[in-house]
Amino acid sequence: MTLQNTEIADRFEELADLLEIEGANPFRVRAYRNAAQLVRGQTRAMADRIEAGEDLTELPGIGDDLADKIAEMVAKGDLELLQEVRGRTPPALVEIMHLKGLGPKRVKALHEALDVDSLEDLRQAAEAGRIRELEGFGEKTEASILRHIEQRQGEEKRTGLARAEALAAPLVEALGAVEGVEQVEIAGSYRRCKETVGDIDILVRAAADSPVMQAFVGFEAVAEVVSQGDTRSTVILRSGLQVDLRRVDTAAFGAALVYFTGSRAHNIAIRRIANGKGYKINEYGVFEDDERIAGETEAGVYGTIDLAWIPPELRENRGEVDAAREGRLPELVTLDDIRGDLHCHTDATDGRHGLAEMAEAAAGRGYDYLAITDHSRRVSMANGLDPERLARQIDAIDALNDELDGITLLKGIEVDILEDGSLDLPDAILERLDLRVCAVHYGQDRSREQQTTRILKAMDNPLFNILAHPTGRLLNKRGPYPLDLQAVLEGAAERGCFVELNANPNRLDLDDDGCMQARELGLKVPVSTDAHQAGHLDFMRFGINQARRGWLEAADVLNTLSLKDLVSALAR
DNA sequence: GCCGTTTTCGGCCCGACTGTTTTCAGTCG
Repeated sequence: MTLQNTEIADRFEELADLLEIEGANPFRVRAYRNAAQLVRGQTRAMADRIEAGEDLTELPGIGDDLADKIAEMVAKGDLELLQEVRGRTPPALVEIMHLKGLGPKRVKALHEALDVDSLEDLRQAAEAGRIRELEGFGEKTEASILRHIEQRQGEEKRTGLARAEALAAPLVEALGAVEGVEQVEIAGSYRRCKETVGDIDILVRAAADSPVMQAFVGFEAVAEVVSQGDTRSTVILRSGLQVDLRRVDTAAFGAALVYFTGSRAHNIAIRRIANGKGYKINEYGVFEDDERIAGETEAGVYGTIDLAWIPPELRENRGEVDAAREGRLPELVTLDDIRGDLHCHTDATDGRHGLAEMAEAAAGRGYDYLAITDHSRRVSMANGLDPERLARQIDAIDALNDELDGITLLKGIEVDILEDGSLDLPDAILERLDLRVCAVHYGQDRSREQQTTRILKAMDNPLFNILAHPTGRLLNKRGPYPLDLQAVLEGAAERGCFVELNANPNRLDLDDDGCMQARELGLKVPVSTDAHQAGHLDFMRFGINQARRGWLEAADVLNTLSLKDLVSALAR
């Protein structure tokens, strides 16, 4: 049993968390965290690299020890050190440490002084008022712990699309290779490209005598078989993700794909139309009386009720059915429409690669331009740029542009919007840039009014071009800060500035609703990766997924413009 | 635990904020 990259990364992360609670050398902890991040970001499986005889220590941050540990996980599917650490430090403490306001030191104190080994222990200790008695804790901390436990329990556990993709890909590949399988498609919210998915629904087109079900439940990443039948099985992967597999005949494949892609609201809407025409739609086809009149393809199913085929990203019953009937479905933006990226970092701040490497990576993706937007000084932890360092970077970009062919680096900054709505760097240096991406990183706990006012005030500065990750949310980690997004979008439209769709799969901020709001205002949306290393430029596709869910066409996306048109669009 | 060559040890991003204190530890980003 070998582990996938995601699973290797998960184990390194858990190890880092547990060691941190134990008070291990913080740099050792960081080494494990770095390794987790690195492995998670690799497109090729560690197992493949090892099989090919590659030297893993050539990866940055991987030395002999970590290479051995990766090899151990690939070979044995397990990591002895992690088992050892779990034996002496309860794994549930990791969950506790992820509560806001609790870090390794406090978790250790809670564990040692109050025997807290689980969230439930913690809740009881807080309710009994025992936490406030501890040194370094007080009433406010105790109340905040209780509040965060409750918030957490209300949350539905969903998996980010990027992670779901990484977990599903090997399964899809394996199923495709099974005898008798003609086609494999992932349906459900995954196919609709929702930012997170609850589970994964896979459809295979195969004859009844295909051994696909046995292959599915026997897949190496399966931890538990929940149910197994001839046409449907459900398993839980080791990662905790639930996967349903359905086997469908060719004649019903399109109907099943529509049915299992959903959304539920979309399906109800199209079934209602079918009823009006005297038809019945189910997962086996479109039926007139008992005769199947469509079912093999999706287009055929939609066609029977006089609808154009609807892209899965739109199937949310948000107007797509009417649009399909009236022939005014949007021509959704695609990755090929993108001409450049307007937000990325370099090793001058918290990125991994230098200007030249980023330029090369962008050129390799066929882009015409890439904006370099490192952090400003306020973000000290990322080694943000002060005016002097930014001036040096400006000169370096000018020099590099003279050498580059086919790609232009734009001089930019991700400048912090300070608490009072001013920008973190003086206008004199900001004026020398091609564009300014402006962001809130600190002071996210302001009221809705304060936060909205702060951002609108920042936009009053004519040097303000693009608001980065507008709500600050981190999927599954942190909700959006309170903000009147409609007012911010209107403010941007009035002033000639823009609001970003951050394509990082943990952000995807704007969300799909925000994109729709922007589109109604005629406000072009920049889709930007916020890349912190060259490979992150590939996050673009997650941003495009989200933009498509928000009904955006190429003309609605700022970075589909040519360099010349982009420059005029940015001018205020 | 990784890295580098003024290396085989000693450094590795650090300032703001919160809640706890009454000068600061812990957490966050």
